[in-house]
Amino acid sequence: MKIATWNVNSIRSRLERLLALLERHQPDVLCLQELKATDDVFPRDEITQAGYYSVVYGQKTYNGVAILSRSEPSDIRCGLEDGVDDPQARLVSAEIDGVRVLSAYIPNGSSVDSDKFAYKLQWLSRLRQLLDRAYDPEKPLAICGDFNVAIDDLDVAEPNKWADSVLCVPQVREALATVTQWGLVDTYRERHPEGGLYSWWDYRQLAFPKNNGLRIDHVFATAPLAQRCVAAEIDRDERKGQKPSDHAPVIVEFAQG
DNA sequence: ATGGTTGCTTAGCAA
Repeated sequence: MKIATWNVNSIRSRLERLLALLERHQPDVLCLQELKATDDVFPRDEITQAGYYSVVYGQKTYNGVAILSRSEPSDIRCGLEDGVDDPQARLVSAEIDGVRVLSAYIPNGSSVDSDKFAYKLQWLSRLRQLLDRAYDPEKPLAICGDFNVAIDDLDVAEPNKWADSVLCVPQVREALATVTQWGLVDTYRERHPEGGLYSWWDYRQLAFPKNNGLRIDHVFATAPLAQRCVAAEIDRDERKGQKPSDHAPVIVEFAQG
């Protein structure tokens, strides 16, 4: 079972690349973030023709998440399900082939002294509470997406430049650690302990050609699923060429359970 | 120290 995640930065501007990616990698599941589109303009027909079901939790202009899958998804859930009045579409999940799959777009946080940063920390805390409340770390579960957190300095090309940023400050690393301590394995890191490979490069300042990147897109799995992990890669080439997303996809393969 | 880029929406925000 191949599970991939990709922040597309607008599903409509990335449709051609998305269809090519499905063809190239043939994932069983693809989690998407930053659709920047409502459900009614989501390109469902093209994706159906490519052989995938679509679970969509869209939003106008900002955010929006989805899960594409070859098998039919069931028990679809949207949001953090905690009764908080939160209009931001940042989490969707479904049961697929016996695995609970979550597609997550963690808030960026803007700057450390902003309200948005407080929301980011709160969001991660609410995510941990959702896991405690609704799921079991002893069962197969994958939470995939743009976490907007570089787990440690191995995930940062230029750690000194990024140390005080919302992607790296100790507060966000600790907030993410609180989530993973629920019982999640960083599947990519398990297979690439040396680090030095990234999933996001800013559009500005020639960040990609200079490889000034960070690994902020992750596939976390509970132990029973992580034990089955046989490969994990970042498709860095997807960041090349005309009109790329600023993120590259992460693709993780699991042996049959 | 600022500005650099992209996308949505159409001047300004978010990333």
